[in-house]
Amino acid sequence: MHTNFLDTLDYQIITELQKNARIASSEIARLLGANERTIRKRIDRLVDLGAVRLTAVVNPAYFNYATAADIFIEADPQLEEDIIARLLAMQEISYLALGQGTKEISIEARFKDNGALRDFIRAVLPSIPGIKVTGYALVPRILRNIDEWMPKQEDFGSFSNP
Amino acid sequence: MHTNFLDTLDYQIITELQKNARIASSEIARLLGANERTIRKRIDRLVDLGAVRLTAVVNPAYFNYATAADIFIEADPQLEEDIIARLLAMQEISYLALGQGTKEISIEARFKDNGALRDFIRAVLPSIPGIKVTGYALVPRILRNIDEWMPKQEDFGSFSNP
DNA sequence: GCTGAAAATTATGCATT
DNA sequence: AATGCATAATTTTCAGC
Repeated sequence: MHTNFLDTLDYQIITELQKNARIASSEIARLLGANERTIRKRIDRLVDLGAVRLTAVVNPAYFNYATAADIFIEADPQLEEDIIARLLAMQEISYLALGQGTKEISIEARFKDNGALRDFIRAVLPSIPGIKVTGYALVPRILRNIDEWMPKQEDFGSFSNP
Repeated sequence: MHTNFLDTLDYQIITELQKNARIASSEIARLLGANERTIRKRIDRLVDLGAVRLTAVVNPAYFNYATAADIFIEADPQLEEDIIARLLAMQEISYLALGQGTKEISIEARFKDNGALRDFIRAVLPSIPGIKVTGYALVPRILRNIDEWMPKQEDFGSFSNP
């Protein structure tokens, strides 16, 4: 649990960086009416604290990955480590999360066409020992992505704005 | 379908930007043995083409969002638009994807504690007319995130490296 | 599409409040 | 923790290859 000493300014900075991570600190300063040095120090702090990561998010559609599947898996606890390692080695898998007991695994995988996707669910996954696919959904249209997520404003300590 | 004219250099640039989106173009140039101007033009092109987005990804754990749930929903087709709008308005929802017929909806939602999570699944979601939760998994540990995904090397046209 | 050189802008280190 | 200032580095502009 962190003592949260971030404030509205940090929130606004993150909002700008979310739009464009390479925006000049001085431009953020201009936009927010703050000092350039302050902005730069805040950005460094946000990154050092691990509050945000400044990164490049690849657009799968541009590379002709036209479809995706969200899949629930049940893993044999005895083979669990091996299963996770094998899944993490797969380039198709864009997201992998473990459930409470780690028996449940939730993944997202990306494919160029429905053929590849179906093959993955019907052949590739079942070929891994100890795996059971308990449910899945083909999700060709993603409306909100994880990298767009923001905490609530109130998660940033104090506020000058109403 | 794009004619893919990106090459290894673009792949390497994306790899660097993924580690740090604010790295100086001249430093990438140094690392990759290329010209600074070339790097900057490539970055601009990658962004203009929509191949990558340079952004700030917030770390939910830092803001005390300790747990998440991946949820499958079935939506009444007649109320579909309203349902999607209501879901997209929720700050908790970090990911929302539609299935083939859009009847299936797949979401991820984030919470500060399991109580809030359970309340969301047991009370908040069911209170929306036309929604049925068909499956869910609590996923406190995310091992790979969508923003870390990369296409295969061969998705970048030509290659100078073996 | 890549690179060079000068001008403009931005980032950094140090010091002050 | 925020800012001013001097210096270093980077980005931009305009050009030629």
